[in-house]
Amino acid sequence: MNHMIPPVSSTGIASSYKSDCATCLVGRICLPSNLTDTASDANMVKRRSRILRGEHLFQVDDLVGARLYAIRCGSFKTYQLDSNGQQRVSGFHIGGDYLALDAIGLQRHRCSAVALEDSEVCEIPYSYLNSGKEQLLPLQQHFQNMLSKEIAREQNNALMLRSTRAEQRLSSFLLGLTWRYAERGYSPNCIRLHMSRQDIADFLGLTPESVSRLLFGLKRQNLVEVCRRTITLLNIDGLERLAAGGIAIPANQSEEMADSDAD
Amino acid sequence: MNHMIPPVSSTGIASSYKSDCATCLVGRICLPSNLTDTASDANMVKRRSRILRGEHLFQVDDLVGARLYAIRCGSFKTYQLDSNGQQRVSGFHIGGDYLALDAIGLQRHRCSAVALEDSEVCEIPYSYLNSGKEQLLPLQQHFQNMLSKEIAREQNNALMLRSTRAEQRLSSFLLGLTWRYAERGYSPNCIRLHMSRQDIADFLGLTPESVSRLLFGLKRQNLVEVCRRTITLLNIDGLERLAAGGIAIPANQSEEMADSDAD
DNA sequence: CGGCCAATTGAGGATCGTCAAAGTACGTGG
DNA sequence: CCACGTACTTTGACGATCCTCAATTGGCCG
Repeated sequence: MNHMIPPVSSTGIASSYKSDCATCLVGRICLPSNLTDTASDANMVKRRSRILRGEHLFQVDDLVGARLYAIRCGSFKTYQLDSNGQQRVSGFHIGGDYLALDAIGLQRHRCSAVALEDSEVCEIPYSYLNSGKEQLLPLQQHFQNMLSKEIAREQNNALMLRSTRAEQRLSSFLLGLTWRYAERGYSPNCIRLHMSRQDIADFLGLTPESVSRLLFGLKRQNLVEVCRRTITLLNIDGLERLAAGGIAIPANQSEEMADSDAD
Repeated sequence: MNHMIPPVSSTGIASSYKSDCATCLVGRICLPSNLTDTASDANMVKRRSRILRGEHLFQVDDLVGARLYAIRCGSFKTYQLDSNGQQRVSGFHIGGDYLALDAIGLQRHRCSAVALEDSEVCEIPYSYLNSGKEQLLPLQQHFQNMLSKEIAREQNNALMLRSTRAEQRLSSFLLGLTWRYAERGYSPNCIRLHMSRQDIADFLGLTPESVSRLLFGLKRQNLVEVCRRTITLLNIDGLERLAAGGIAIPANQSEEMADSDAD
């Protein structure tokens, strides 16, 4: 199913793993910034895989091999199905993100991961990371930091889901996604969504109809521009106020705006 | 503010750290099960602190020292305040849980932790864990598993919060808390809540009024018994069906129950 | 006993889900 | 190049759920 890219070492260039990571578009988010030549190692990335849009990288309950995945390019969604067959999306993941960090402890995948577009992942041998070699300490340290940051990210997700108003959740979602893309060098106010409205709804705990209406609501407030799956953030401050639970318009303008709510 | 318990080594018994952990009521959840004498080390637990009910263990934005906390007994809530001053509870933590695992990566606490009852925590020097000593490998491995499991737990939280119906969220909350207490040897169907209805509401993304009404609803369905802050689970299967998004009563009984809703 | 805080109960309204239908993009095949 | 089918998205009407505000009850402590 997956189209394996042969290990780079088969090309005969021993150091090409390193240079691969060095030239990687995600900008070394998945590696420590102070990585030295000795710390980097040909065994770090075992192989790369190409996953086509709609293909699964792993399925829920799959046994975790001694490998982790880092997304090189593209994007994934992770999801579970509840007892009614309803999809619950636990996250969207883009280049530089690790996948399956939640599965290390239990050795089984807790969700399924499917590519939202044609993507590439790097396989990282987890057991190798913990082999105890001293030169791997910085990598290991970085990896623990990634684990910790993943906890923080999940907590942010949970925080967002505790918003009572759906508008807050959607604003947080758009801001968070844009921010993560911006961190990787993309435009800080324009994103192309690779997931459907249904996926967004299943992530936010809403219905696709609500997502559609809420997006239109944000558009009507001149906070975003929506063109199919391309979203342009027009007023990031306003969105942040919305996400924080307030209203988008500063207080001194809110009255006149409330009166003239007709287009 | 905190009432420090002097390090056990001050008693002159060198090995008392180990025996402390061995006799700890939480049953070594925070330590690897295959812990050997050599792996255990007098430096593992730096000191213990007693935190009285209502006292803070740390505050949001506090710098993280090179220490982690493991709860020895008692319970905590972690929370943030949003821009409206509204409390958002990110989690409840009981004996055996680590605290501040989310703060390692960023070196700053992302939430405040306050004791819900008189409690004790063990301080674990994080830097020591990563000092690279070979005999610490199992501890380190265990610690990474704890990090991974914490991600999984947060994902479960987020999953619960994606339930559209508040009844599902409350059922999941009760089941999860009971399960965690049962894991530590408490009764599998009776819990004493140390948090207020407001705290529960702030954790579930609801209002205290809704929590109160929903608890009464569960009581009316004979799923739980509620006596102030003591909750007895009468029908765990039914609660699990509710939590999963179905109805509590099996299909063949639901009609007659629906008719006789007058008590 | 009185005051205080937590918890409950009630009434009313806003929000969001449900169901149904129409509109829109995209790929396929003629 | 255009017709067609499919899947996604939007729109509308209606109803259930849950929030808001307010009042009441109940427990705890001085």
